[in-house]
Amino acid sequence: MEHQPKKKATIYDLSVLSGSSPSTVSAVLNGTWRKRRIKETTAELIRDLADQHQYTANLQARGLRSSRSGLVGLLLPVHDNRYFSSMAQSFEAHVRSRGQCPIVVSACRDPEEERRTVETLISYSVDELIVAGATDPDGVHAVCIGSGLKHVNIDLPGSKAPSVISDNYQGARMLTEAIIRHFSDDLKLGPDELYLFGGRDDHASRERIRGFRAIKRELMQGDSDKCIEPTGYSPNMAQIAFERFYEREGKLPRGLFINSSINFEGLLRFMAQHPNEAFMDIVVGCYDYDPFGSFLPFPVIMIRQDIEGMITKAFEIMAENRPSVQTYLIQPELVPPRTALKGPLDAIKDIA
Amino acid sequence: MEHQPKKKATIYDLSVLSGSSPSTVSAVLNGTWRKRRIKETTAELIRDLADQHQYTANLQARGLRSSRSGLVGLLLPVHDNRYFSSMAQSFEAHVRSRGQCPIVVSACRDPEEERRTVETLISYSVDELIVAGATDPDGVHAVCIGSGLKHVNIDLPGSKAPSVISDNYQGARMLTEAIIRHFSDDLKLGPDELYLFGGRDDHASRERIRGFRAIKRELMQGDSDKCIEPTGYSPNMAQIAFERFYEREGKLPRGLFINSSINFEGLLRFMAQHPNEAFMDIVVGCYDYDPFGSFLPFPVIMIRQDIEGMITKAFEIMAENRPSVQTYLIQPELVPPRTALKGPLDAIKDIA
DNA sequence: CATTTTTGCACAATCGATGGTGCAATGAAT
DNA sequence: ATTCATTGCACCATCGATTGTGCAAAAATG
Repeated sequence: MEHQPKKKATIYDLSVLSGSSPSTVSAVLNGTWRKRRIKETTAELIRDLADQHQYTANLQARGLRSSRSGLVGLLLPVHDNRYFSSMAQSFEAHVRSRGQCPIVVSACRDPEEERRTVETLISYSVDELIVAGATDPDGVHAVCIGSGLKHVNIDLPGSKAPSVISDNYQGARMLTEAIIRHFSDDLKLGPDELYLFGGRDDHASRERIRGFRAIKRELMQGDSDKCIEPTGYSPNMAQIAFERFYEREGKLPRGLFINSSINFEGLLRFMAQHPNEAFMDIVVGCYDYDPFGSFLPFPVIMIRQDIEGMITKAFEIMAENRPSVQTYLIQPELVPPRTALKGPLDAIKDIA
Repeated sequence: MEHQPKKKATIYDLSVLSGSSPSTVSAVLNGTWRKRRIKETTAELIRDLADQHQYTANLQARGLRSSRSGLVGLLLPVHDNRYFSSMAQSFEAHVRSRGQCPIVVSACRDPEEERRTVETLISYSVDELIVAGATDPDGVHAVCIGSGLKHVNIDLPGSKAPSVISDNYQGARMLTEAIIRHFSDDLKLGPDELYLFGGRDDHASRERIRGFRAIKRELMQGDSDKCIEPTGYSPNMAQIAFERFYEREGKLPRGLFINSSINFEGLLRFMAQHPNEAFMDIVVGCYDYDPFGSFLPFPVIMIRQDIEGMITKAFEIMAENRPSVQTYLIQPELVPPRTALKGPLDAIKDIA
């Protein structure tokens, strides 16, 4: 399988071949040659040799010397849901358009793993980092400043670095209101028929809960802690919560605010265990959009966070030289049931 | 925001602090110190200093010297669907468990981008590479051997490197048969009511089409090219295909074999444009599993490829020193409608 | 023609870690 | 006491690129 594991050409090889010094070769190939007053013809010669020999710079060496790498990192909690995978997709497009190399890693919502992973990225002299949905953004921050790595939080805010997040309060208000209004007057939802499931004790969950409760108070004069069931971000815990509720009450609440599409998968698991009748009259509001989720057999209203907007803003902030530590809110969007939105994949040309 | 951008400690710093030589420090910190007969007490001293000063090795320097990086790459076509995001998730778990650092990048199904991206990875001395669903696996291969990078194709096979793929033929047979059998005898599906949509001219599509046709011939004595509509891997093209069909025939075929969940999103877009009646009697078989897709208002049978199995096999192959260039088939699994399978996220502990 | 300026490039240090080699000090064996 | 083996470590070249500096040759200036 390995044919010619011939070593890659280096500037030294080209230096010999061209008869000029390594530094000249280097300058020519990295674009600084005009500044160094290299003759056009010399440059041309070297460039020719370079692509004759398929020269590509050793980026580790370059990075070592210049302590920059051309890498831009995105730290995700997990890959496997449409919210974060869309984020990865948008992120890649952004980074590539700036001529850098995107690298995406996940840290499984584990604070320890988050820090370790960032340490590793730093060891590769990653130039910039977007920290998405970190469980411990400030812990990550501490690691970052230790080495002066520019970074911005996204999705979940930290208190020490600039953050770009959805307006979760507003989003939750919109979503909750939409759920309530989705019921016609004769089937009007009662305050204790509207529950929030999922999430945990993070900023996003808290804000969403706050929004949920605010609207509930405003529109239905009812609100109580028992209508809130945090389950963490796992399908399994959410499923258990639904099962418990069902056992207790003999049915699901008619109005369901689900705090993330991951938790929504818990509802799927519940559904798999129960006949359709168990949830034919429910209306679900889900924070985070999933195209397939939007077309389930009952009305599913979703919130789509403006991922593009957040990423764009994050890069703007990183471009500033002394970004202020503040949290920028990006407005999310309400998605009515049965809606197939375009996503980052649509930007990709497909050669059929 | 930047507090103490104090330089990171190096082995030289520790060398001064400890009074031993850089090489000793290096040996102690990278584990080769026993081999070098460093005294236990010296080692201890250095280790203490190291974590007092939060030393972490500069991996670019290490990589430069040793021409290995500890990085393992996964090249994806796209991030944004559950098949590939699950793959990323499994991949990360695998690589981490081996103490290396996973990095995931996508190349948008663009052969040129694929090669460029791999070039970049190589410049960082990535140790191993999994090439998933590449449009031009052999092109990538050419780049890889140029530098002796171990790599394995996954999902789509190449002719020059070992490949691990789903048994798409069998999978398509199972899926097609399941679609047909899902109709009761009185509503039996006719040969021209069963269509395949999506995919393009790649190995997976061809095999699936072959399986589809084989079963169609076997079970319904019918088969024709007009029942195959390749649309490329884009939601948009698929939608157009569905619309066209609908305009032409006044309805969708009752039996739909959809070649990828990405194409399935095209059906969602179609659905958004049409009342539910337009597809209340259809049965969809989709190659690739999406948990939400499984619960749509009509029966959706799915194929789940054994991602874990493929990744595991791929790493096994890469561990061999002279892997033979062959294609390994991994059996996929048929998923009945309304099924919520566990996925890689379930492996993640969630602190509620 | 002498001097200054500009052009074109080579030299060498450097980034941080690795690993082969060599050598002094210690302990064991004769 | 001498010889030999072992222990414990320092030295130094090296990986491939970047970059500040210096200097000869060519061109411009007077």
